[in-house]
Amino acid sequence: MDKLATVVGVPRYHHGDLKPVLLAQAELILERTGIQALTLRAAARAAGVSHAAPANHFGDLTGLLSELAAVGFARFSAALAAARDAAGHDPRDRAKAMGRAYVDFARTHPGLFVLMFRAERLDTTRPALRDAMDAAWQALRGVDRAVAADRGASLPRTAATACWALVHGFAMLLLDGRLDAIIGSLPIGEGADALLDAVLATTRIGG
Amino acid sequence: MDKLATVVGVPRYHHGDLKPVLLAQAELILERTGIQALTLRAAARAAGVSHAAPANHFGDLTGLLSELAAVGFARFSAALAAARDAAGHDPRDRAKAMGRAYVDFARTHPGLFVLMFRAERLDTTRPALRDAMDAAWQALRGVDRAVAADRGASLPRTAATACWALVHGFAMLLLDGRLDAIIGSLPIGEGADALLDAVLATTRIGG
DNA sequence: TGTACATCAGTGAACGCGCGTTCACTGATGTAC
DNA sequence: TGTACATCAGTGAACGCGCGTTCACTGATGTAC
Repeated sequence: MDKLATVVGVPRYHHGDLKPVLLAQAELILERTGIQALTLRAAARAAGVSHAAPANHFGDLTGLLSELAAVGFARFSAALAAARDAAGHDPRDRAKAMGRAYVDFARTHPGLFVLMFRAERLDTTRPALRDAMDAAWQALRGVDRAVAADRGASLPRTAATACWALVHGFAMLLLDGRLDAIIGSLPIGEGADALLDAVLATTRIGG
Repeated sequence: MDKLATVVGVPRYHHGDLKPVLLAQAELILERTGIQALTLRAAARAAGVSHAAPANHFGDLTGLLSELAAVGFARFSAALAAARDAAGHDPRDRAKAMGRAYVDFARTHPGLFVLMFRAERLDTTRPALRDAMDAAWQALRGVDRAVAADRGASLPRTAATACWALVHGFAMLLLDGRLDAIIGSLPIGEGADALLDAVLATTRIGG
């Protein structure tokens, strides 16, 4: 009954599934209009619900942003893990695949990526966000191990930090349009992917 | 007379030097409270002037932010050039010195750095900002040449992009507190500087 | 199976806030003659 | 050197806006008996 009503779209006093709907609409606003347009009222409007309703699920705007960032980190971890697992067993291949997945996530979810990494209005004491971030660091540490295995490095932490900084910086510069001129100067048909591959190929870390 | 009045602090109807004062106060607000607190009215308040006065000099908030970013880029270029010139003639030393200066600028001017690199509300068609950014790219291209000279690389553009991404990502992760755990695990007395040096030392680009 | 009742989730009006922007104004400056 | 006048820079009141938050309320749900 309830499910039917929801599916058919009959308006009901109790939405029944509002929290995920609010998160989905918030993500749409974030990606389409930017974080400055993401307010409690805007999310409520998009979900077709009164402006005071979100407070029941998120408390305040920081709560909504934090939960949304948690969703982002969960997807981010999954993307990194999937790329790693699909890359076979060579540590170098795995690290490169994760680097590509890292940048690819930033390109396909720019709003979410910036929300996740600019901690400004996030409450990292929220369990959902804390857990999701822990999982993401766990996934990233896969690079750490990969690099260490590859190099037998005495400084795996340092090498992994270098890898992280490299792909993170590339993603940020790309999102901010700072690499447009360079990408524009590449041979026709080559884009950000080609530049990233070239950057990864030209870079040797740990040796 | 006018100068005296200004120095002594006698309030005058015509401020006479309001634009730089507004920029300086805006920077203070940016670094102390964050970009979301930087409004035309807040800058006017800090400068002790009516809230409508800034419009005479900047038009709107985008204008103020763009002029402030221009100031930031000018200082940024100067810092990079100074580091390069102080580093002697070895291309590797020069590149490393510029990398350190890049991160150092981000650490000492975090608000400005983020304003400069997150284009969000900047109007890059403003001559002041456009010129300042051009000068900064010019300074950064010094790395390009340094790497090319060092490696005789066929892909200087790619190698320079890798350098840029590395230091930019390091700076961003540092500002966002993402490296705190790693820095905390370093030997006592070593901080972000040591980690950056290790990262730069462990990284070979172009080879 | 029914009934009473506590709890939960959403409503809609209201409040105060700081913002950008506009406006008529006014004091100061600089320039033409 | 003086005077008239245009222009510039800052004032302060006012406007509308969207925001977060609060509040009494109400409809729906679930649980105890």
